Amino acid sequence: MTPYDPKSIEEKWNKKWLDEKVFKVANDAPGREKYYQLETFPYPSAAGLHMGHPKGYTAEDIHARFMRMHGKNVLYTMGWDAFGLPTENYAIKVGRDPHEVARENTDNFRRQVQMFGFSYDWDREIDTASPEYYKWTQWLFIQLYRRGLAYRASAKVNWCPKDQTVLANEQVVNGACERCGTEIEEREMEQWFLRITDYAERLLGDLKGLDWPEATIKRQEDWIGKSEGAELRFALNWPTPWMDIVFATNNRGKFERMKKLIAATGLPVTLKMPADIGVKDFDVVEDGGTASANAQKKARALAALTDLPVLADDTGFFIAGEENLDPVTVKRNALGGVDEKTLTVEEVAARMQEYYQAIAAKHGGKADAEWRQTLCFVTPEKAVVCEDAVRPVTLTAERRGEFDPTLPLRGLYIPKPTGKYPAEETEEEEMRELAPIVDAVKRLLTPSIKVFTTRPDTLFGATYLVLAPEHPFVSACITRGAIDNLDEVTAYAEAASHKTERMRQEEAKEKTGVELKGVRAVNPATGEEIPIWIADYVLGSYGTGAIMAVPAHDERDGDFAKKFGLPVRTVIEPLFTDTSAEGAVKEGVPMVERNAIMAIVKHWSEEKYIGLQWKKVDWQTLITGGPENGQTAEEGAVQEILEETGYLHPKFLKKLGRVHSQFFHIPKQVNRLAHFDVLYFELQDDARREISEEEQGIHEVKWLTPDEMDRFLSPEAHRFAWREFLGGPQLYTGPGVLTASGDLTGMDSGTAKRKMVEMVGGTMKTQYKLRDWSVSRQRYWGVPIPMVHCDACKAAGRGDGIVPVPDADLPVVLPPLENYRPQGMPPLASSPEYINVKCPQCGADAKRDPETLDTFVDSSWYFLRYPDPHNAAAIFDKDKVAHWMPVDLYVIGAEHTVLHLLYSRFITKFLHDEGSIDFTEPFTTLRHQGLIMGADGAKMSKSKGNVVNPDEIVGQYGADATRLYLMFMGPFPDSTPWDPKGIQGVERFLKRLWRYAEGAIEKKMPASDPGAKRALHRAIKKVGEDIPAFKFNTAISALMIMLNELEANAAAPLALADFADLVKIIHPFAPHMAQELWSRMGNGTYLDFAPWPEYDPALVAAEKIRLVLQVNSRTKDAVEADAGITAEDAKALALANMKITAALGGAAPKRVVYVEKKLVNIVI
RNA sequence: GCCUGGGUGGCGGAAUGGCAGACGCGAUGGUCUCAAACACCAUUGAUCGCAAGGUCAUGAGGGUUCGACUCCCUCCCCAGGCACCA
Repeated sequence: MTPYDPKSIEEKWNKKWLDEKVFKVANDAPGREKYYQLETFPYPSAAGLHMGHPKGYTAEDIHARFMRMHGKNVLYTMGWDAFGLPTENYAIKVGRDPHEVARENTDNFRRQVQMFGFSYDWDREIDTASPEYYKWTQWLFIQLYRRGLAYRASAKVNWCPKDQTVLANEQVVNGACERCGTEIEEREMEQWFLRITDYAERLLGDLKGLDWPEATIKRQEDWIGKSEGAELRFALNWPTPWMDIVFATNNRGKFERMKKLIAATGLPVTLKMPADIGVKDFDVVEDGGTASANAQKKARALAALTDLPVLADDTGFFIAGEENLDPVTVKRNALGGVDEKTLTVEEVAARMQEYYQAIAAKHGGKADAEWRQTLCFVTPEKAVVCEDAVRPVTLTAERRGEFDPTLPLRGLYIPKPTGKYPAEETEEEEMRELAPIVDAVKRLLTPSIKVFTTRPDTLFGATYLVLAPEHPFVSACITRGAIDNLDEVTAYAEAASHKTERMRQEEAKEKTGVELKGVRAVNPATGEEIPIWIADYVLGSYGTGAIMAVPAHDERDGDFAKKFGLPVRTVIEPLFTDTSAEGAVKEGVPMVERNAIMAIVKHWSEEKYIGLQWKKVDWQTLITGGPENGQTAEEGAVQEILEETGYLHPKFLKKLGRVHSQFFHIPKQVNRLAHFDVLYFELQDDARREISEEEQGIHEVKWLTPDEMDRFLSPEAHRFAWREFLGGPQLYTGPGVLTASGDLTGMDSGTAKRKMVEMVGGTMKTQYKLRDWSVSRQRYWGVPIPMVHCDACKAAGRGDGIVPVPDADLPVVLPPLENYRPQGMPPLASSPEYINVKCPQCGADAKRDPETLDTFVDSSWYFLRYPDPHNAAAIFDKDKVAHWMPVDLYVIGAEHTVLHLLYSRFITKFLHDEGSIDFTEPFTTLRHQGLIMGADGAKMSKSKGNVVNPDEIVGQYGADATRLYLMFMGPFPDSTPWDPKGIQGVERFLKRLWRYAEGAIEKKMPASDPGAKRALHRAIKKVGEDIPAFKFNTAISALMIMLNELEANAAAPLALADFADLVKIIHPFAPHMAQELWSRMGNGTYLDFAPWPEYDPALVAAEKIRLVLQVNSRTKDAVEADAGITAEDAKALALANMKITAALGGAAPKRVVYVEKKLVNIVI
């Protein structure tokens, strides 16, 4: 046989595998179970393959080949995530078309990947930058748009000044661009967003049950960042209410009624009609819109013409099965174009009746309706202060009767709650009708601040409010100049607006803020007036942008209060729960509540205090005990001091706070919930009486300095009490028992949360940190956004003028562009041929959206394409995807714990909801690969010069050796440095294996030596267990151990039949060599479809064992023994052993421990 | 600050309650060779000892156990993540 020549062997088999399409996988393979392995498709950079790529790929290839040998039909593929910034930037640098550059990069990657011999089905190769693929990315985007999950919004976005594009939150790392490291800026821009937040709860909930690394699940949970809490309203004490409000109606009658009503409330407000402020025409009500939307439009239109706040109202109703109709539309429809003024009231009523009957008839005479009144306010700042106060009024059965087509309608309006035409209503009825509007006016005049809190139970301790500097109320204050320290507030808000979130975070150590002087809020629980501050430690983008500050029970609020001298009010007495092994609360044991005392006792002359060291349990405490019935806490404490220490003259000085503690009371065997009063005493003198023997046995009295005491006390409750005694009120953020909280005092904080919210009329609310996904990119090399902006449609009121490109016109092909460099505007915008298009909806001149999609959109669905990669008619065939999905195994770098995985899960859930797929999670099992560091232990980078080039390594050692070393370096999920010498170890192994194979194939032994066969079978077992567990390093070690043992008897190699098994278990790791040997053994088949060998349990379990003999756990000897040896015999064997008897030195064994098949330990 | 992982020879690492350091790299000595490379053999945690044998060793300290790298407590250090999210 020839010497081992990896180059020729590898080239030969790589070619055969490709040419013969050995790994082409059929969608349907009778008798073979499907197994879908997803490979992280690479971003083909100009730098070529990084060693990290083949590390993950080798692991999956080993696994894929292993699964095939276990009879699975394995879908295992490769593709290219070819769109993206680096390629574009590189193309700019070298002055070429990104299309060309990308193709070359992809070709180079393909060549490099193929030299490793990965067993992909190359017929399923995909490329996200090919129109065949991105047609469906565009299609997907349009589906999201149609479901309202893709929308345009103006938002503060992360702008990378170097790349001239927007980045998703997830792509900003430490305030810098993930790709190029440039510090990002914040810009206000109109962007496309995907509404991933709609899926927050499901994205969180479905994480349970996935076979994913814990840490990754945790990171996704943190990213979604759910917190459950409440929204509470703090009314403002506002000394300068608005005096004038414009009522957005031209109906004089309606106006007069409203004016009367408002006057009746006594509020200091004057209602004006638009005409009063010189506005004649503002009515923008259109056909078809909902009453709510129309009311808002009207109000906004009017607000644009005035500085006064605007009150809008409208009424409307809904008829089951019909579009939402506003009264204007209904009346217009009913009158059929006839001018109302030419008709009598009766005639109008008759037409309405007729129209109504028609609707009822259409629904089988059962038209059901719901009446709504809608209102909104628009302030001078154009912000909607009180929006869309829709009051649905479900009609009563009696009222429904009025819809009986046989009954005449009594008014022009479709029935209102009173069922009367306004003119017929009594004042009282009308009052009731307009009550929601009057309420809202009141609210406008006494504005309030809404806060989000997870601790509503601490409301009594809220001593001030803090608003984010960008809170709308702050700008309202500034605009109206309604506060006393206008300049100061303006300066602070101004300064904050120029800081990025990044800068704010860097300054996080020191809290800053300014009080809004002249305004105060009312704590809804205490009724107390509290100050309002603005500070940038409160984020405008989370919750309501405002918080109630509870400095006693929140660290940040505590810091802030300390710095600005704000009041701190303790409202939670801490409850500590013992979590130690013995002390933890036990399930199924009753909880006994008890009042107790804790006494701090000072020495009569020194600065020392009494601590108790318990003797039977590992406790160090203060003096504690339970007062007996009828005793006051003070009396009880005096008694405990006497009993436990013998001191006769403690002088009570003061009562400190209370602490609570729950734990398992070991002596009493019950769960104890103890409520401690903490009392402080000083001893008058050293007079002391002998303490009982019983007490002496329980604990010992220790005199400790304050420092010693702090270290001494073990239970948290005691330590807390001590620290509070020494340092005053301590910040406590945990659960506890309410104090100084009115009626809720004494309640546990958990229960109090709900009660408090109920009490002050707040609402329970869940918040998420997750934000919508910004997907617009102002760059060239990406998927064009398949949308058209049509001014004609917009002017005609057909939505916002955004029209999706019809499916038939997809893909919108990315045009070659002479100059595709970013110039502050998206490159595509500079191409008239591309940008100018006829509107697909109305045919007018329109413009294409000039932006491209974030490449994470491309990769968020690629795993759905492999099952049906060439489908030109649909994104995929449902049956094929149903067959292959979900992915059974996905190996991915640990850096992809949030972005790609979260987006893919979102898209999967969306397609599930669309009915395209029937699963909700794409990746069942996920494994992470560790990084390959440079030889210097640092991350590989060109600048450090520690990059290892796969071409060179494979060229020098061969693909098999490279694969083997990549897997042998260390545990697969760990990051390990590349050791240039290390690969020589596995190279030697392969050469030795080759030589051994030579002997085995040439000698053709009739039977294998039992020892050799045992070595083989041990390896079969270990490798078979380690591959599915991703423990490739130990699997390879097992193969080496096997070879070491086989070589000891190289003269008598394994018989061919056994050697074949050896070749099979080597095959997943070094497929080229294994296949070559297999072929040289005379096989014409491919090893991939040979069944994995089974190990013989009898062979693996040796008949002889090594029994370790110990004296006092020190090994003295190790002897061979029968595997089936009994405990008795083993012990006897040990006691008879010479080395043991010598070590015993005549001492009598106290105890002999036998561990089955392992050891005998003699204790003396 | 908080949350995850980790900390074992000169190096990568193995062992998840039972002989610590498997396997590999490196190193030292040897065989082969004119020589080198390759290959092969032997040794290789530290320490005391001629040896037999002993002692110390898995970040530090303590605990549980006949027995701890492994379980528990306290602390230190490293890596990664999160970071005013109310």
